[in-house]
Amino acid sequence: MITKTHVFEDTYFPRRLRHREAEMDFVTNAFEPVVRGQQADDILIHGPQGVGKTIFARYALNHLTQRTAVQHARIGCLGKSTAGIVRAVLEDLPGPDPHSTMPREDLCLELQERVDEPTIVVLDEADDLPFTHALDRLADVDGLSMVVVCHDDDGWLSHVNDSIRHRFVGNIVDLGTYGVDELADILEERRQVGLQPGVIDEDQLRTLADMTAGKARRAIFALRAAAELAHDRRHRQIRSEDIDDSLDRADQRLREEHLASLPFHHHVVYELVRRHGPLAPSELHDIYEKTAESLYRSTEQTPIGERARRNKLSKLEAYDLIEVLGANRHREYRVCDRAVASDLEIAPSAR
DNA sequence: TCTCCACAGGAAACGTAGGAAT
DNA sequence: ATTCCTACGTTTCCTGTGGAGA
Repeated sequence: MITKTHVFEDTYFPRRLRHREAEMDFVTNAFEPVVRGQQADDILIHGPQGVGKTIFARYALNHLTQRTAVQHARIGCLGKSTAGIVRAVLEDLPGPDPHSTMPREDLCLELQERVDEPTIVVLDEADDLPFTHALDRLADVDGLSMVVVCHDDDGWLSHVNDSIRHRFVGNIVDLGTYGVDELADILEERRQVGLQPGVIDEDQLRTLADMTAGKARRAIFALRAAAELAHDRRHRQIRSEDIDDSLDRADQRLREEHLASLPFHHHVVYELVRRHGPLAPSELHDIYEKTAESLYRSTEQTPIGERARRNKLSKLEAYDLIEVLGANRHREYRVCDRAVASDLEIAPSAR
């Protein structure tokens, strides 16, 4: 039923970016100075999860590089320190990569030397960027323009200093959720490229678009899931029950991808919450300490302390893998989907 | 109203891995 | 081979918040 799996993956780059024409025109204008050999305006792109911010930024950059040769870098900022971000930019620009222990100051000087023409740096997943010094360091580089991609523009701007905020005033692109018709249109394109003809009709695509509340990524994952379910159930076409069940499978796949991208300690904490939750913080720490020895036996890692575990929990919550119920002393951690399990080997933990 | 307690999260100190310099 | 230096993850210490109970 599915003829091209990659069409439904995050890495797929569609030939046309639909229903973002006004936003793309705005960004094209902001990039216009580069065509004349000048520094482009900085841009802040924001919108909820799964509305296509990353692909929009990629598309905008691609559109520009087709018109004119421009030095550019595109980096994911999630979890990176100031030095890590500056290093990633250097690695993406032409020239030799910096060595892994190059001091932060040297990295910044190297970047200032390397940027000798208008350069655009896309900073994806930049929500935590204001908590590093990377923005100031990048702003110090003449000719370097920043394209920041984040979820919440107000929150982001409230955490940066005045001079950085000033650079983005009037250059904010709001990527909202799609309307049902718009999203159905996007799904139709994926259907044409990735599915056998005739397995899903227009009304069903609209239903999927409606179910996923305008979130393109979720809708595309759901379309794939519906096709997989229909195939598993030996249906010749996608039926309404396949559509009904597609969202759970799509969400499960999204969460599995998030979990797989995290390191070992996160998996341990997640698995404890999954196996024993809902858990109060003190219960979680209790189980962790009682079972740490067996949990870590098969690895070279060593158990971590409470404070570090809290950081792992925050990350798991940000990745929509666990949720926090209640507040203060009534807090409880619970996994969002019990069916999403770590694929790392983590020993069973007796309570 | 006051004190105690549970909890989150910021800041600085610390330990370690790994590359560069000698 | 050894020493030095740096980044990065973790630990330690601390503050702020808010509910429970006297």
